[in-house]
Amino acid sequence: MKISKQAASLVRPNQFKVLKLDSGIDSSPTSVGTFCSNSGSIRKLLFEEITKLDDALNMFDEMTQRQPLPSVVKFTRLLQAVTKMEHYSCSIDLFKQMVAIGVPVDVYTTTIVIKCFCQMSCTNEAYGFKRGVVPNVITFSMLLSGLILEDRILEVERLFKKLIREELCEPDVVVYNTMIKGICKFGSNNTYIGLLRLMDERGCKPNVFTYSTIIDSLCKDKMVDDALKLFNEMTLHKGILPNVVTYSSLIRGLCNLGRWDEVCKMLKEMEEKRIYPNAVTFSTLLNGLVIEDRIFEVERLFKKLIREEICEPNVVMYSIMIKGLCKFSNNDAAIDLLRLMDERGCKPNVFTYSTIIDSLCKDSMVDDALKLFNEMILDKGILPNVVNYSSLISGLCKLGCWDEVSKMLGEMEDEGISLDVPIFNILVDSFCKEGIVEDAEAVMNIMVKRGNDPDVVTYTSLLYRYCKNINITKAMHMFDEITEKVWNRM
DNA sequence: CTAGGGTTAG
Repeated sequence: MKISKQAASLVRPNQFKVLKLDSGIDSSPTSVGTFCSNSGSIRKLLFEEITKLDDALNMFDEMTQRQPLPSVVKFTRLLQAVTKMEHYSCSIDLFKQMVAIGVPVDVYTTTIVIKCFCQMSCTNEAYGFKRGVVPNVITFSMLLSGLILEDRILEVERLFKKLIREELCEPDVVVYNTMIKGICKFGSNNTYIGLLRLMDERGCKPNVFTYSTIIDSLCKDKMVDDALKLFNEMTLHKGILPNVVTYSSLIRGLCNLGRWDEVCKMLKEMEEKRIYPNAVTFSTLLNGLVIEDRIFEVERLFKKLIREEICEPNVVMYSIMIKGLCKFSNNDAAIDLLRLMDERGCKPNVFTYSTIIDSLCKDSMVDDALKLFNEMILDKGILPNVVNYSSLISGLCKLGCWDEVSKMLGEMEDEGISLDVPIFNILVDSFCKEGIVEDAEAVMNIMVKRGNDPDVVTYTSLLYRYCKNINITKAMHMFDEITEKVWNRM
């Protein structure tokens, strides 16, 4: 199947001009907010739920006109509301207006704005935003989690050490928990022990969040037995009561390993302790069943949740159900469910769409995938990310639509979506399969240059190709390179 | 009385 030019043109940024509306924004729930016609960037295309955000903005306007001005507390509440709606750049804007009209912003207000910058992966800008207020432990915890979000682990460590060394603030349990989360994200799985010790030395008691964070991380790395050990330490020795989060993490770890007997044991334990499973617990269970291809049980549980009104499915649950349907190549049913969730008032998100888009691409239905991709961006106002593009590019590569692939890559650049290791790997692998080894090697060189270290997937694609080409010299050379790398890590 | 900590996709 050759992708039609028409479908490809649908994703070109200049197509968005079609959507430019008259300046009057109507009352429909999704309207185009701002639109910058000369840049043509998706990021400028802010679709938003006008109703709620508009309410907040109107209230803000009204507040700014009052004489005397309302207290900073009232403004802060509003700022927090907008932030909770995840309109981060909007919050920043409001903050700037507050400063301009002379609202005496304080550490509370500033911390919210710093959070906004951090959430937008602009931690650097957050840094310079202290504006004369003295940052406190909460401000620093926000900065730390911002750095963690951006994978800047070295700076996380540096800042944390600085806090203690220069006595900028005494880390509290939340800061330690944040640090543990960061260390678990990058370090080997035992590095958390050092932080637990430090907490102990400095007289900060770990709480249920501390243990849940570690347990969660261990479960993610399939080290469920270690997690269970820690669970015992927490409950039996430290006397910390587990909560639904702790149990959900353990259940997830056990589900992923197919240890269903123990899952049932956990559920029974929860019942005894009157800790009620919530939406996260149920989505964990559904996901576990989907992983094991137990599609009928998935359906049964899902229907039971709705019928007995145990839990109204949320976007994560629907997304998991859709994943289940896609796994069985039932793309049509998946799309039906996508429509149904929307009707039931549950908005699909980028995960939901990317599941179906990926499945369509894997089934070589890239045209349909592109249609959905456009629906996601244009109708739903959801910003695409690197995962969406990787599915589409992978599908296009498989079909040999190289022009469309480069078009997509250009589009990503326009949108400021940077390539990551998995998408580089798709390109390397595709070039290898196509027999254009030079291009594959060129991509790998770019990876190295950009600091996206080639991984086992990258090397496997190339090694396989070298062997197939009977290019033993190159294969051996690469093998040496890998060996050296492994030694350096140890 | 206003700021910080768990689930889903390549």
